[in-house]
Amino acid sequence: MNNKLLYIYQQLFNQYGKQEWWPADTTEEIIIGAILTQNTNWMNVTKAINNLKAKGLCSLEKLSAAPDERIASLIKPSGYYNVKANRLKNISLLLKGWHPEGLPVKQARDYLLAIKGIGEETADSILLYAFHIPEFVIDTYTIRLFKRLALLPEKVNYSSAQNLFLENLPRNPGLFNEYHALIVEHGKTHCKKKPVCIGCPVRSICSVDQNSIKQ
DNA sequence: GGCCAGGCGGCCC
DNA sequence: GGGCCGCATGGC
Repeated sequence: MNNKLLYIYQQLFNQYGKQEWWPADTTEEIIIGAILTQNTNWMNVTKAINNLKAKGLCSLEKLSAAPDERIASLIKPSGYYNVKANRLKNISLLLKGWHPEGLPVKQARDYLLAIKGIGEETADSILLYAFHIPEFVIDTYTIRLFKRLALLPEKVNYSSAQNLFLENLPRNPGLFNEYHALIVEHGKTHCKKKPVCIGCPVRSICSVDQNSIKQ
């Protein structure tokens, strides 16, 4: 199994190359982006972040002091802007100056999960990409790909999916960072909702019935 | 025009 | 603990 997960990683890496995630300038921008990208296309998130930057509001300190309506108007392109403005405000108050390095990982993760607006994926994204703590990030792309590879069952929750990776890979933040980023790239280009199997780097080990796919 | 996007909390049972 | 719903924009 260990070899299989590493084989898949190697195939994705060979195809897509180094991803250099997270696409952001600062640690706080990563945290802000992690909220804005919830169920949202990254292109729209970029627009929202650029709006915040243009007004000098792309920091937890500034966001924590800004009115919700002002934040909402700037992040509109990212969708769910009222919900996200409220989440950003709340999170900026609780996370400005927060540093989990040195804390037990579970304690750091539980602290994040107790914050309204931070679920499991967002918590793990923040731990991994903002603070280089090796928590494997599970998202819709990950579930979709590994179900198709028959490495996850039809019914699967976040923690059981995460266990597949935690139990079969060395707990290495650099590997976790790159692996998740490669899964996202693969999900955008080949393993879409409607799969594009021509040119897929893991086609030979996939359970998707190639004959049923119109190319 | 419809589908989809790097989820989450609040319900309900 | 799982299933459903509302939240919303912009690209293709």
